[in-house]
Amino acid sequence: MLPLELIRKDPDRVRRAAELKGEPAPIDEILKLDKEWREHLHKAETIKEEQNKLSREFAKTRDEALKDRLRQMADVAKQEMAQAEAVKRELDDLLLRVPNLFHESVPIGMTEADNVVVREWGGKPELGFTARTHYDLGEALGIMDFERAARVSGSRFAFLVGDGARLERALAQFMLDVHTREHGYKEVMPPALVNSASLVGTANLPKFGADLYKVEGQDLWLIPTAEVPLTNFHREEILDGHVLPLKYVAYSHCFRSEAGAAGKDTRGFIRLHHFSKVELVKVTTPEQSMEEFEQLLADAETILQRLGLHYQVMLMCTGDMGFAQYKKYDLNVWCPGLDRYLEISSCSVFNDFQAMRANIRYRPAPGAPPKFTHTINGSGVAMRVIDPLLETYQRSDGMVTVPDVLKPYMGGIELIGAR
RNA sequence: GGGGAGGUGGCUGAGCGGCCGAAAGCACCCGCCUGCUAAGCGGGUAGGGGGUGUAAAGCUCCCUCGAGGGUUCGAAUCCCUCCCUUCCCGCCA
Repeated sequence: MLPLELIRKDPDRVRRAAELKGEPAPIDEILKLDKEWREHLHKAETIKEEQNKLSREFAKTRDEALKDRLRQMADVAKQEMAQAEAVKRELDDLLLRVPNLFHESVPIGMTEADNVVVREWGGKPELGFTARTHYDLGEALGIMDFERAARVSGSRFAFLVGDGARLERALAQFMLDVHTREHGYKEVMPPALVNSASLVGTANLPKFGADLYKVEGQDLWLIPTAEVPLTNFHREEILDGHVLPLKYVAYSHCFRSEAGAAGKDTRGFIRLHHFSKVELVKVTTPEQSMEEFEQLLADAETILQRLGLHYQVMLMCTGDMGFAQYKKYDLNVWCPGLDRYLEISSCSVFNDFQAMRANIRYRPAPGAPPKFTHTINGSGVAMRVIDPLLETYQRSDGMVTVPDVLKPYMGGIELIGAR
């Protein structure tokens, strides 16, 4: 969330940023409630001060008349405080609904048409035959099963079977190895269920609860991404400045209701209710965050490069970047069969927006007052990289070559579909 | 799930209803002393919020001893509910 102080001082800046993001921001209401809150608080505190003084006096004098007066003061103070708290609760809830500002390098725009391709790697592969989609290939090879998944679970679910399942395991292993051994991330196996405070911390709540699966009757939710448990790993902590930046990587399953996506991407291994990915999260100082963000993006790109997949780096415009992000890149990988780019990773920097919500702080130097950290995350990468992978490495006979970097993880298999 | 013990500052750990935002130790910071290192001496260091201040500093007040309620003029301390940790038993991959 944004500091209340900033909204007080420069409401127009916040309002403008929200508008450019296409997000409503209840600024006027916040300013009004802020004033009300402080009035009640001030009144309560003034009475409290007097009451505390007189109460100390009473301890000495035991004057019964004073006791009556004190009782009345306590009542009034309690009332004022209760009102202040009620207003503050309303205020806090509104504050959680104000979108983040954005970095000056973010292009202004409302739709994805205003996003900017900042670079490309590789080129579209020349297959020399008509490319098939990953779901055609996957079903024909018996490594993807959507029909049975629909029966067992419903639409937007998939089975990976045989070498398909093996491929997912190989990819996870490969990515984790690269990030832990070469990029310095610490591997984490996080819980897949988290409480609502954690979801507020990463800004999934209170606004986006409809996108999440909730456990009935309990304060537990299925994670939509490992970003949630990883970022909240240090919630309510004050870290030593010298441990920053902290870098975590987790392979996890992710669950999304896809409430707003009716009819979109219903075919294939694309927009599932349950999928998995490798997630990168960094906790940094404000000074480090933009550089660490670019590095995290590069770390994700490494994976795609080693897999030999053509991709572009897309800088998201204000209207397409989301509520909480300060700056965001998507990595879009070319899928010859689908004949389009598919988002395989999304990397974002949040400034202190999440850290304020999750109350993640650090002490810049011994004895110095704590400051909010910055947080960064990105997929490194999503397991649906399987789609461009199958489509890129397919052969005219319908079999799929295993990319070199995955061979050590595939138990000697070089060709999916052979025999 | 049943029973016991416990949650206090960056950490360890004391705490009588008012003299407690809190002893002591560790750690850290500043200074002094000592020809290195170590030791010694003195001082300092919780978080959040309001007001004042152009701002930093400062001053001042309020709140916070797991969370939320209650009793009381006054609660870390007494009562209730919840959460978490830990031990024993049960169940379990």
